[in-house]
Amino acid sequence: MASLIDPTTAESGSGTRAGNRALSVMDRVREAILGGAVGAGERLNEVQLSKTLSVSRTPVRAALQALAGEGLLDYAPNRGFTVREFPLPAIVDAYDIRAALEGVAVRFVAERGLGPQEKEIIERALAAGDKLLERGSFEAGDLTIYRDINGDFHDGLLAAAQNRMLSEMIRICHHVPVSSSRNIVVFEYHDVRRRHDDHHRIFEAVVAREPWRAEMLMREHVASIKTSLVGYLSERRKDHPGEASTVTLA
Amino acid sequence: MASLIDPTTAESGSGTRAGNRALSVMDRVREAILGGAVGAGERLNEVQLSKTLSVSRTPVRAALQALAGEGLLDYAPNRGFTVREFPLPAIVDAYDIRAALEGVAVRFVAERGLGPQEKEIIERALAAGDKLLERGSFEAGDLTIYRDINGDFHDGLLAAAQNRMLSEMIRICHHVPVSSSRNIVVFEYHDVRRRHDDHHRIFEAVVAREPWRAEMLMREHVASIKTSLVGYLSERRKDHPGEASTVTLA
DNA sequence: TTCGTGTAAAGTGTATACACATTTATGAAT
DNA sequence: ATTCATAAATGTGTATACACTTTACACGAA
Repeated sequence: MASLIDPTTAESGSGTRAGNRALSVMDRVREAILGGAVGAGERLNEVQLSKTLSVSRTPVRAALQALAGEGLLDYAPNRGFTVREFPLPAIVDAYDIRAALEGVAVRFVAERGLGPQEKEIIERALAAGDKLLERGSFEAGDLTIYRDINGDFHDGLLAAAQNRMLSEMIRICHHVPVSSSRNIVVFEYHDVRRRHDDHHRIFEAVVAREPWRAEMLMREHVASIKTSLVGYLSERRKDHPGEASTVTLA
Repeated sequence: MASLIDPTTAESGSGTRAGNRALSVMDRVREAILGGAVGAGERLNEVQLSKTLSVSRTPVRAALQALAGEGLLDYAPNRGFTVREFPLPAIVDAYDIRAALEGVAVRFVAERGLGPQEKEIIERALAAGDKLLERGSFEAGDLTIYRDINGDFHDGLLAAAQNRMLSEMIRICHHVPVSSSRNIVVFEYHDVRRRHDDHHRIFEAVVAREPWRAEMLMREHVASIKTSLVGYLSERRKDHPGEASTVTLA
């Protein structure tokens, strides 16, 4: 792991989160893990980390414990923290779990109804997607833009569910290290079009107060990512047999 | 909160978990929270806790942070830890969430198949239930026995799913403070009979490798607890309007 | 009385020293 | 050479001191 993050970025006096070095350490270490800088199974040395980040062991330990709570690290007494391993099957399963959870979330929203400003946020995301897609094809960077729109839609719905447990569990699903390095989906325009259409239908079902239809649509919507993923992976494996599986996200 | 736990039980030298006071502190505090000894929203004072438990603040902080990771505590920078509030709607929702998660778990098992000794554990739980129920009625304590059998069945299936994320999320659902104090279900013999019958069907679906049927049955099985719960609560509210809602578990 | 300000008290955040466990290295006996 | 015991070194666990933030309280002005 060596440098984790170059200490020059440390800006000694002012951590990113004021008044709490532990939290900023947490962000940096998480970043390092999700970015693949530390590698699964690797052990995190407290003194080394504290030297690298120019803080004492205390906030480092706090950060590591918090990250263990997020499920990113494992802890063993008298042996410290290690980066949790996420074998490919577990990563794939995480999509099924997220599908189930987001399904429950939209069901809740459809059951309880959507507040006016919650509704507006989601409608804005839908409109933004409509606008982006109306051109009929994608240019460079459009996919990244849609990624944000997609996030807004899902986050908006999740916020509307007003359930902390659900939010946190789904957040954990999102934090699964999607393979070793950072990578953007390879979705065609067609795929995004379909996914955006899903969004519209889900929203309609919610507004129409059809809880189970909304849940079913959302489940299928999220689970389909898994399908694309395994398809992409098995294809890629044929082409480049030995290559480490670099993976998509959505 | 006053005493949390009487310090006489502290047995200074040997914590319950050897070599790690933080873990034993964690257990005690969790126990205190789940047992209702500390009350929702209440703030946990680190120095007071450390004095009560005869340890320094360091392991106390570690324990609190870990419990925050479990979702039992809230943390605010420079303001410490408070017992998380679980309003009744959140408790009820937790059953829906657990239903969805356990549904996914059995689907996984049904998809992947059940190992021989996993199968035996579950069959043993089923047989134990059969034996307990064959008498045709319940005596005192039988319900508690069935509670364990029920736990074995669900735990066995969950273990067979071999998915850590699922296990931890379901564990969190179980750790929701079921109202303020500890309490046992008021299930009739008839209800337990039905629930045990559900178990048999779920097991059959798993063995027959029918993933979606298994999932559906499990979802309904767990969600029905919620239904009983709200029914029980609304009835009890009629009888004893002012009373604090003491709640069931399963 | 009410509001605002300043100061004291209480409580959390961090650094550091040391105790203890684990791991690795060393060396002697087989 | 291999194996086991033992000791050094590496690393985590805990206690404690102090810095900083928040909170509570008292005092004075409007």
